[in-house]
Amino acid sequence: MFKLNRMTDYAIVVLGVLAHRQGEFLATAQLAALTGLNQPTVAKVAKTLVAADLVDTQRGVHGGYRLARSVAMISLVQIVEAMEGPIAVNDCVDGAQDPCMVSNCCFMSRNWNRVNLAVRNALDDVSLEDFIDPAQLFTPADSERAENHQVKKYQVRENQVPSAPHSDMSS
Amino acid sequence: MFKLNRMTDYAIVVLGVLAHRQGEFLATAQLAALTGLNQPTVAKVAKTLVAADLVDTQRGVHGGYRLARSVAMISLVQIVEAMEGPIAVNDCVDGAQDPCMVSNCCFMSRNWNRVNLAVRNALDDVSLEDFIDPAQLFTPADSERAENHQVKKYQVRENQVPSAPHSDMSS
DNA sequence: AGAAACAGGACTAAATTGGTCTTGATTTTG
DNA sequence: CAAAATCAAGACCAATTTAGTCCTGTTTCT
Repeated sequence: MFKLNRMTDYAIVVLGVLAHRQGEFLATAQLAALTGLNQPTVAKVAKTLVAADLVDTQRGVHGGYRLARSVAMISLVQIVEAMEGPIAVNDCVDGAQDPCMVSNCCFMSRNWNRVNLAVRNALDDVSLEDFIDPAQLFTPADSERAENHQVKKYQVRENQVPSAPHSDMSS
Repeated sequence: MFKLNRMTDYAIVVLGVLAHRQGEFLATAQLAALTGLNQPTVAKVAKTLVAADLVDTQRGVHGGYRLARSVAMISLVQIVEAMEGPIAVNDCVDGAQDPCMVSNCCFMSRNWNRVNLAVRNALDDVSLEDFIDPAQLFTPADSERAENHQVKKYQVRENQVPSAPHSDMSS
């Protein structure tokens, strides 16, 4: 255990696709097709990423989402904190959402902060760049081909919802 | 987020008390009194700690639990893995309980393993010794006094169960 | 034999997370 | 300007996970 949420995985997948089309605005429907995720789920993830300033958004007919900055400038800790809130291994740590108020917590909190910082640094050490497969970086000219052949490439895990419209994505 | 389970907190509290009485077997009822936790909860935690060889147990009338080794030899990662299973930030990591089988996961898994190892090392860097307040280390002679005055010292958080028999522990 | 304690696991309730949907705002296009 | 496409915000329900309790059996001591 000590596992990241599924939504965080989704976020990385979505950001990965956006990275491959850097500069373009991709609509949630496109992102859904490219990732194999359901559109409402993509929408939810994308909104969260906007709130954290990791992606830019544009409304209207040709709207969608694109990375707010280069892949090297987006670290894993930013993605995780965008999706799950501040890293806090427990409530005794500085920045915890519902801070611990118990007497001897302050004594322990030095250690918890130490642990927390180390965990945070570990996540900060990895960037989105590390997570995208260089073999899949397309030039804009490749975009159409990519749309036909790279579909579902970044599928993370099966969506067990029986009514899911894409049940053939297990490759 | 990215938080440890409550049970893990409890485990640290229980181990902390055991550390203060190193060598003695303490029954779950005693541990419950000393920690402010409910006895059944202590029992559950203790059983898990036994399974992980962090504590020794003895049945029968004067039975109970005691640390299996010195506080310096018990690291936080051992406690966490005892309570929550192997550290695995996601299913792409070696040792994950339900390993990821998706195509490009293997590409990403190098990075996930790197992150995972760093997190694990962070937890390995802290020992139980770091978590016990030296000011509260009692000699056996102090035990009785401790029992009277140090009750609930290690309470981690309020037990929101309305029927909980100890609702006055918020100091 | 009886009392005190742990062992193992089933079970329920609470909390969290995941996923969908609805209503409204914004932008482009005809 | 009207219509279509898209995102925004948040409510909502279902699924999963976690927490906490309890029961039945075994071990150990007196």
